[in-house]
Amino acid sequence: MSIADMNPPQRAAVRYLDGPLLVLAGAGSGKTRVITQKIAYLVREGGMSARNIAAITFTNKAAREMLERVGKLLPADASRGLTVSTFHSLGLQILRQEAPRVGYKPQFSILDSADAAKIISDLLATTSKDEIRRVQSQISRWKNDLLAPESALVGAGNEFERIAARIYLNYQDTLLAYQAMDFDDLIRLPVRLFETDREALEKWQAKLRYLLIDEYQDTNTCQYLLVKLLAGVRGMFTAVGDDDQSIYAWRGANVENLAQLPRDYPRLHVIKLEQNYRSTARILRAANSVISNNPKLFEKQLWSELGLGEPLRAVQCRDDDGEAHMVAQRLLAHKFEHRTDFRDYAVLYRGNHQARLIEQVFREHKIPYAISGGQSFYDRAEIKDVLGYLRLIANPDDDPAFIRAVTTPKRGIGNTTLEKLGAYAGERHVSLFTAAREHGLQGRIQPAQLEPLQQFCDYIERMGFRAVREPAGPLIRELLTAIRYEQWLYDSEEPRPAESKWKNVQELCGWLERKGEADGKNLVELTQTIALITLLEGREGEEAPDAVRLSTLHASKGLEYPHVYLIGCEEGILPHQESIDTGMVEEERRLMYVGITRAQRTLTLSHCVKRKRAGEWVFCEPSRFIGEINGDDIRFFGKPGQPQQVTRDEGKARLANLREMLASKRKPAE
DNA sequence: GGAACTTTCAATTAC
DNA sequence: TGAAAGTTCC
Repeated sequence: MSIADMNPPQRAAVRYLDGPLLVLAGAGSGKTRVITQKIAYLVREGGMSARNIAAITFTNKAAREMLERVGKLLPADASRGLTVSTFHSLGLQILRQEAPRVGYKPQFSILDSADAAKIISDLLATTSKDEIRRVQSQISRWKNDLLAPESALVGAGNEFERIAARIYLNYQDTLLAYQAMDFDDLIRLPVRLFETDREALEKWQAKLRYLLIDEYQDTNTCQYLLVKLLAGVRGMFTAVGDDDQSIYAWRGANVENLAQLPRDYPRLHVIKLEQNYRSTARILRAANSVISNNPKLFEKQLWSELGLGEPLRAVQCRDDDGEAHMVAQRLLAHKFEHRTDFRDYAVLYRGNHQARLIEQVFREHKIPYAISGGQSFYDRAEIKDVLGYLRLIANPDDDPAFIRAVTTPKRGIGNTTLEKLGAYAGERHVSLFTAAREHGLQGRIQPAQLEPLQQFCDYIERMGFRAVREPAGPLIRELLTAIRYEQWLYDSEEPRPAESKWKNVQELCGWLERKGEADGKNLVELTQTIALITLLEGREGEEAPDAVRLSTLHASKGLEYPHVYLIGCEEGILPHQESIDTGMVEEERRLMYVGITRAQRTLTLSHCVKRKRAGEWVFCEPSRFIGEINGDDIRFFGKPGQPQQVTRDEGKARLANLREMLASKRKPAE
């Protein structure tokens, strides 16, 4: 695929270098192609060095895919130094060099949302998950609007905001004491730096001379400002977006940023991409008819030349278990009939928990699957254990990491000792690690606890010294041996979970080792990077295994699959109850739109009559979005009078039947 | 101090 | 239904 093979607007978007450019790109209209081609064009025709170009995406997955595609267009030496990353990784890249200018040391830690929630819950002195979440998202909103704690306190309009603002103040102090940043800081701090430090701004403007921003409709105020600051008055950038696919308002994303762009850059050139290369006309029509229920920001009409295609299917299932079996059964039948690969299928859903039943049923029937999105890998205790050590080695002031590492594996230091240490550290205004090394501690902690504590600190300190000098891989393996982690796993667990946990740890080690070698990064840098990654990627260039993709709707954005099952199309799930209650149905509709437009050839929507929720049966209504699809383009299964409703037992029986047929390679008797 | 037991409560979405 | 927090016991 070269520029000559592109359609006229795509080509125009690639070649336009006269100033700021906005590309309004409908779903499947080849926007990734435009970005990758444009990078190659900038280098080949624009006389620009790859190290002066930055492409910004929203997920690591998208970044990786983009880098791979650029690699096919440009020789390795021409693409060297190219920045392709998420906003957060770009912020990290900037802060690694500029940390001292914003009050941090270069080895700062990055806290994930769970760590941040823990700090907030300690400050709030509450256990209510809901309360913690509300405060956490309020703080995040303030940060994204670049509001300092003091200003938040002054501007607080009600009791909740006053409480949240006070927590915000303490929270920031705590982060600074830990020398830790949260995700929002990774973008907020560079913006604050660039707003106040002319020299730093000019340095980075000189480095990043051309910016390409993907999924522009999902930028929040802070990200918008970062782009604006880096682009400067020259405004050399290409922003690509689709207002109909804006699904991150809850994270502060502001579709208005799309509308704001022409105001900020009067010279802005706008190009629309309206030809869809992905889906059949029926799928596209369904998507258009759903989204037409939303008000429009920009007028555009998507069309496709890929033929009418099959009607969509809406399947009613007896319950969530039946739904999982229905998907498995239909998928296997379809695969058998059409001789497709497992990788041609995706199951999409609103919430991560919905994947659980699908996983269970797929495992039962030996359907290979791969889950993308979600944070399950990092939620695992064994991964957090190891990362705790790595974070502490990189940054001894990281108290949460200290607590995790010093108590795992158990070394005779428990809550009582930690409380004493914490009290002492509080009096002295130092981190737990520093406190543990001070002589003043001797009278307050028993020698039996003091001794292992100091041994632990000595060890961490020695490793910290080596972490910036030696390759990461061998160092981590040495660490695991030293703390006898494998043995500890087997001592405290049944053999089976212990084995799988150790396997996960090995996987993490392997990833760190490969990444360290490939990018020449030391342990400190790797530890910072890993906080931003949701799933371990396989080896570079290695082919992905043939598996059905399981993904949330959010994580599926930008991806496409020949055959898609969109499960849980019910009121309360899609649209989500919270969104219905808070008048955010339009965003849910866009989410539905994103889901529909992932499909290339067939799309199956399912909903249940009832489902189990926290152990209780709940009755469900089909989603209003199913009703918004043209009747001509959709077939219903399992509605009263039609015999297609799949129950658990029927589903199981059909599956058994199918497996038999597959095994014996007979043709299905339907 | 730490393992083993009992009770409680909760499930948007993600860098 | 299942994980996380609280409680008891050695």
